[in-house]
Amino acid sequence: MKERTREAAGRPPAMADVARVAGTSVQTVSRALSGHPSVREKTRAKVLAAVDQLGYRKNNAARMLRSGHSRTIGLVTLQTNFYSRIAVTSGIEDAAHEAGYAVTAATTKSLDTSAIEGALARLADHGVEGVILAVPLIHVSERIEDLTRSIPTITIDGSRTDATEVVAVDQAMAARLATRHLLELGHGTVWHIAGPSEWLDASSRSTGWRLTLEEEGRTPPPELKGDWSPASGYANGLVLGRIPDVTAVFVASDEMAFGLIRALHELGKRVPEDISVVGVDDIALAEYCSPSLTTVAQPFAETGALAVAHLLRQIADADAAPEPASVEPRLIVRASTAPARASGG
Amino acid sequence: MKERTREAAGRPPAMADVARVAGTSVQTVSRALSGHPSVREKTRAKVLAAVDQLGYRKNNAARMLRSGHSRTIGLVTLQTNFYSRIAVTSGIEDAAHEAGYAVTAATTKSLDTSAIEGALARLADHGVEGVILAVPLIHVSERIEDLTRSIPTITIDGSRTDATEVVAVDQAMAARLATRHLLELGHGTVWHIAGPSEWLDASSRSTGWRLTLEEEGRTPPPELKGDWSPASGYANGLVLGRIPDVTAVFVASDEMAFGLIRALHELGKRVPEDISVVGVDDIALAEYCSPSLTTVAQPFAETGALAVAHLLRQIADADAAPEPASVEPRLIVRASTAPARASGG
DNA sequence: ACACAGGATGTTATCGATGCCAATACTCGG
DNA sequence: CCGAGTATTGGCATCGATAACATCCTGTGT
Repeated sequence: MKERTREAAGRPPAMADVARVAGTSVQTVSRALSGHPSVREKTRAKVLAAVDQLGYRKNNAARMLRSGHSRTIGLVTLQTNFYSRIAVTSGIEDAAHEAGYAVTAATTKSLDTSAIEGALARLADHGVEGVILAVPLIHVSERIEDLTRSIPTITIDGSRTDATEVVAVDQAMAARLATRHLLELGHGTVWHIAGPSEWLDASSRSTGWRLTLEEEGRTPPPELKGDWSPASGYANGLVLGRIPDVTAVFVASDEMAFGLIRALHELGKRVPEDISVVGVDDIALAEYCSPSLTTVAQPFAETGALAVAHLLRQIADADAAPEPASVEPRLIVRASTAPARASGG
Repeated sequence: MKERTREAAGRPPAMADVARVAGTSVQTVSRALSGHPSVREKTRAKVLAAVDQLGYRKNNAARMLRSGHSRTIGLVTLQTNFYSRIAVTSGIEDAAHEAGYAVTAATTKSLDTSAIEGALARLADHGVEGVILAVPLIHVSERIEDLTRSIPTITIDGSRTDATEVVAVDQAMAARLATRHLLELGHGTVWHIAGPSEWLDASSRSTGWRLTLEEEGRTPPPELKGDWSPASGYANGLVLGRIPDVTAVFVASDEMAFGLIRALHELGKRVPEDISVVGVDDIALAEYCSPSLTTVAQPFAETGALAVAHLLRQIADADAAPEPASVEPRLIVRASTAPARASGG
């Protein structure tokens, strides 16, 4: 029925085959294909013709074995469907591809040290030249230190080891933008539903929120905590909605924000008339669910691209000093925030 | 400041180093590590001890060069943030990892034949043993045929080439569940906002919808078309909301459904009182946006796992006959659908 | 005690590309 | 027209693991 006939010869052509057809040595073929300067134009043409004729493609395994360069980077992510974690990967793959690198993914189900060690080890086994860690490192084990020391590593929104460079969105700024926006609308204070404290971005937002309030001379109310899921936003909303003087909430993610809004709704509170809500991420639905959500957009694609750029720089020059980099978030005002009503008015 | 000291020796230990420490030959080490039966327990222990002591890890490039097995599979996806495309990858990575395989991702920005060829070629270059194509193949070029013939390939929700096995969610069934649900609620007919017709799952849903209506003796109304994005759902909603007798809409994705609902809202139509809406996917927010969305849940994780299982079977036995497989979707009734009001009542 | 089956281990060649060094072909100045 | 000097090119060893084949042990039956 179906025949998996590989090549006529039984196996794909090797460089030697190309050399034979082109009438040169393998060495010349190698040089011609890797753009070495001292190959005569005419020779290069002959080689390319042979390559074309045979449908030759370089064997990456052989190249890698010999040269140590796999042209592959690894990506460690937590296996969730939370929007933000997914959005960066797209930017990463894009930038990597642009630079001629492939991306091998290793997802972990938990944030256990051992799970992350496992993911790193798997990537190392597959010969990646560098790794992008898009998970928060709760606890940096010795083994992780070892692995990140032996392979160039970039952490996104994470804590750093002494061998790890960090690329991050300025989450404190995100929190500041959101909190200030609400204060400027005249709200007396701003409540906060944070993400899990193991996540550095969650705790940065939390700190940013707290500091902004303090700068403005307000006492931060107690912080609530979610797990990024809409359900956890909802659960927190059932609590928050019962506290009389809550008029403004900054939520650490859009998905939680919509969960919150639904809970408030069920408790008879209107958004934004009674309570204003700001999220973070600017997911695709932020504009289209009701009410459309005021949120802080994160430049996910740029973050990914920046991480790749830094990683490649570090792969190219292992001694390059780590330079923390960050990108700026942006407030997008929509319909979930409104001026505070004059109290008692 | 930071020293990228690799190993003390200057380079990672090789199998020969292990053999030296264990006092055996490399071959025995190889056998011990790949679970070959005829290795004495005592010898295996010595080898494992040496491995442990040296922190040895197999060099995948070398193994691959010699044996042709990279223990890596490739995944081609379209670079979008549309929920469904993302959700399967998580199932794929999980199942692959379970089986000891790594996943290398190649995203394409467009569905051009050449873009897909490029993605496949990149994966082939990196020595993947098989490929999962999670993009619709609009036009199967000769080159794609070649590539899929030389590498085991599974297509998810896509059209098949003569060398490609297909794993799919039964999209016709999804459409049937949604449409029938609406008809059972007493709606005279059901409108449909479809996804891009290049996507096989979109057109399967469209056909399923049309057939169900015809089976029930209704004439299908004209079909509207979106591009999976919330914005396109919104745009279609602005049209649909102006047609007087529309009371039920089946939308090909949740994100478009929420766009539709927002447009209807703005036109003064209430969901579900005036118009019932059913989506597809069951995204995390489906339950938490207002109104919570009646939708057809797709078993994304299983789909991914199934694709991997089939692919590995095919890798193991290249002559195994392709067996199309499909998994069943499930209707989840929430608050966006309601019984039709007695017309004129 | 001897030969033999079969398990356990060692040897050698090999996968395909590339770094290093040697060898050849070509250029130009004198 | 020749030699120095450079532009091209080729030969060989090599990366690390494994397949195939060879060898060396055990234990066992008669």
